[in-house]
Amino acid sequence: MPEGHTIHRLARDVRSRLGGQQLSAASPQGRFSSGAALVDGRTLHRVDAHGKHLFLAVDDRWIHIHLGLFGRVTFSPTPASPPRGAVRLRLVGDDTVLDLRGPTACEVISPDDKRALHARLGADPLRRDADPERAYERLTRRRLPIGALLLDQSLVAGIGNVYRAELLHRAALSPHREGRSVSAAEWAGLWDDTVTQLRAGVRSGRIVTTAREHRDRPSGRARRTDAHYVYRRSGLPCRRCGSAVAADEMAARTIFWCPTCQSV
DNA sequence: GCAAAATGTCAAG
DNA sequence: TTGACCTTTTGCA
Repeated sequence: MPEGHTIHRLARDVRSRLGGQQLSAASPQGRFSSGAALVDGRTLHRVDAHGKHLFLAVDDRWIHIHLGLFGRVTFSPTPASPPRGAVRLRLVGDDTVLDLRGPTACEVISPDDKRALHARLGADPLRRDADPERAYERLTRRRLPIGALLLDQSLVAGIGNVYRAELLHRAALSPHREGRSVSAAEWAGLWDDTVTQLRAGVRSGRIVTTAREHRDRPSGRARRTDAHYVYRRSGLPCRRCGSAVAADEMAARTIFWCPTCQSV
């Protein structure tokens, strides 16, 4: 389930479970054997996240991980049991085993490589050093629709297909609005809500964007199907107004929106 | 047993 | 713009 909130939550978990420990590293599946050999026996002294990228500092190098669409990390207690499935990387610390499966990227990089990666990533709503004004300046120079721009990781780092649809709905902005027509006030509202929503996502480990009164159950605890206003609800009622949710391709992904709540 | 889908990105044309 | 790639899970024979 990897959007930015997943990665920051993962960073927190890796830090608390394996931080400061000497690791043994291996690639049971074999595709990261040389990288694992480089970090085997070294100490994990820092963990960093930017957008959907995770960085683990082992002495003078970094392990760079990007989960992509399918990647997953699981933790289990020591002693390590035989790996199940295609485990790209296994890290074993004092009492925790980390297994990484299916990432788009898992590589050992230098500090310079890491700087270069940060340089091509945009404002991360979950980082203190985020610069939303700079993101806005760049946004307003573009003719592309806001729905496409929100997925551009060099503008805002960490938003994925679920948050894109839900944040635009919460802001009452049509995904088709051109970036350059978005006002400073609209952007400020969208950014603030993005920070709020992603932080909630880190806390809960889930993407729940609906307000309590829009969820089906009065308990307020969202079921899987209650969690979104429009995402993956094509043809179903918008959870705020009841109009049929529309869907289209935008930036090579399916965008969902409510034509009533989100007028152009 | 096999196809399809899933919260993503990049390189080739 | 399209296709390739990463892996697991689900649903339908």
